[in-house]
Amino acid sequence: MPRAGLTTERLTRAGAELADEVGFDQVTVSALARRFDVKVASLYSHLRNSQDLRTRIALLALEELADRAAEALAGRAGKDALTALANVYRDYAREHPGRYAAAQFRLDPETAAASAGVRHAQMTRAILRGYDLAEPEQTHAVRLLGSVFHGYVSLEMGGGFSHSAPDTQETWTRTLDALDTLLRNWPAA
Amino acid sequence: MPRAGLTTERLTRAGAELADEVGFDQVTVSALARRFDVKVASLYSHLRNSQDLRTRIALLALEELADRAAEALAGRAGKDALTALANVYRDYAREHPGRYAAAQFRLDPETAAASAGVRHAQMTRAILRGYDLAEPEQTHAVRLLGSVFHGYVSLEMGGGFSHSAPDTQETWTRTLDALDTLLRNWPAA
DNA sequence: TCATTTTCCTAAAAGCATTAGCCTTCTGTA
DNA sequence: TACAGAAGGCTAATGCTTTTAGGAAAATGA
Repeated sequence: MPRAGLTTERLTRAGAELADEVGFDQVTVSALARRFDVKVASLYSHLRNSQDLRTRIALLALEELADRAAEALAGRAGKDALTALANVYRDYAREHPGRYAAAQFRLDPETAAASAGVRHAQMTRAILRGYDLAEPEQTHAVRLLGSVFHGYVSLEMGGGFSHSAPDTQETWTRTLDALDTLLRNWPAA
Repeated sequence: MPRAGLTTERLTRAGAELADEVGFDQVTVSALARRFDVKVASLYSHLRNSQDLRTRIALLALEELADRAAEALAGRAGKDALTALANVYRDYAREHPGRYAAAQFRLDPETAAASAGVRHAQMTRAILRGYDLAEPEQTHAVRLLGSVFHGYVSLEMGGGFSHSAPDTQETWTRTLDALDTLLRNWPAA
C-alpha cells in the first residue's frame, strides 16, 4: 500500500479549498481525511488538532491576502491605491469565501503578531501617505478603513444588504468615493 | 419527579446567556440540557434542532438590539442620533458578545425578512433625516454606516486593533466625528 | 543491507446531534 | 371527581466528530 503523501502544507491547502467549498466552520479533520482517502487518525501526524488546522488555514489566507494587497498597491497612490486595496479584500472574499472567513479567525496574540496580519495594517497605513494625516489621526483612519472594508464585505456576503434597491456594486463605488472625500477632509481633532 | 418546566422561550433565553458566557458557536444542545439538568433528548420537544436553537437566539438578539436602538434614538437627531445608535451596537457587543455574534448569524431569507433586522435598517435610515441625502445616496449611506458599525465592533472585539497605540475609545470617538463630517459633506454622485 | 524514522493504520474512548418509542404527569371536560 | 388525551421528559440507539495509544509497513541513509 503506497503512501498518500500527506504534508502539513498539502493539508492546509486542501483545507482552504474545502473551506471555500463548504464554509470555514464546516472544515473538519474528518472531511479532510475523506478528501485524501485516508483514515482520520493519520492526519494527526501532521496536525496537532482541529484548532491547529484552522489556524494554519487562517494564516494561509492572511498571507495570500497580503500578497495580493501588496501587488495591488505597487505603483499606486491616493484614491487609486485606496480603491485597489479595497477591491483586493472584496474580490478575495468573493472568490474565496471560506478563506476570507478563515482570515477572521481569532488567533492567539503571539501567532497573530507573527502573522501577515501585521502587513495588512502596514499597507492600509501606506495608503494614507497619499493623504495628509499625522498621528494619532492616522491610526484612527487606519482603523476606520479596516472597519469599512471588513464590515462592508462581511455584510454584503452575509446578505445583510437587501438584494433589491441600488446595486451593491454601486454602493461600493460610492463608499470608496465617500472614504476618499473623508480622508481629504478629515475633521480636526 | 417534578417537571423541569422547559419552554422554547426559556431555552432560547438560556441559550443566549450561554452564548455570552462561552461564545455563540459553543452553544450546544447538550450544554443547554446540562444547564437545565435534563436529558438532551428532552430539548427536542421544544426545539426542532441545533440550527433552530441558534436561529431563535439570533432573533432574540436582533430584537433586543432593535429595542435598545429605538429607545436610544427617541428624541435625538443629527450627530447626537448617530452617536447614540453607534453606541448601542458597540455597548451591546461588549455586554453581550455571544448575543452580538448571534445577531450576525446567517438567517434564511424568509426568516430574515420577518426579523427585527428590518427595523435596524429603518433606524439607520432615520438617522439620515438629520442630514441632507436623497435616494439613492441615502441607501448608500445606510450601508456605509452599517459597515462601519459592524466592522468596527467586530474588529475591536476580535482584537483586530493592536492593543497598544491610541486607545480604541479615542478611535471610536474620532470615527463618529469623521462619519458626521462625511454625512454633512457627502460627495456628489 | 539493515537500523531508524516516518507515515499510515487499527482500536478505542468520549462528546454532540438526532430519532424512536415509552411512561408519567398535567389539563380539561363530562 | 374521574379519567381520557395531550404534553413533557426519559431510556435506548445510531451515526457523526475529535483525539490518543500503539502497531506495522515503507522510505531513508549510512
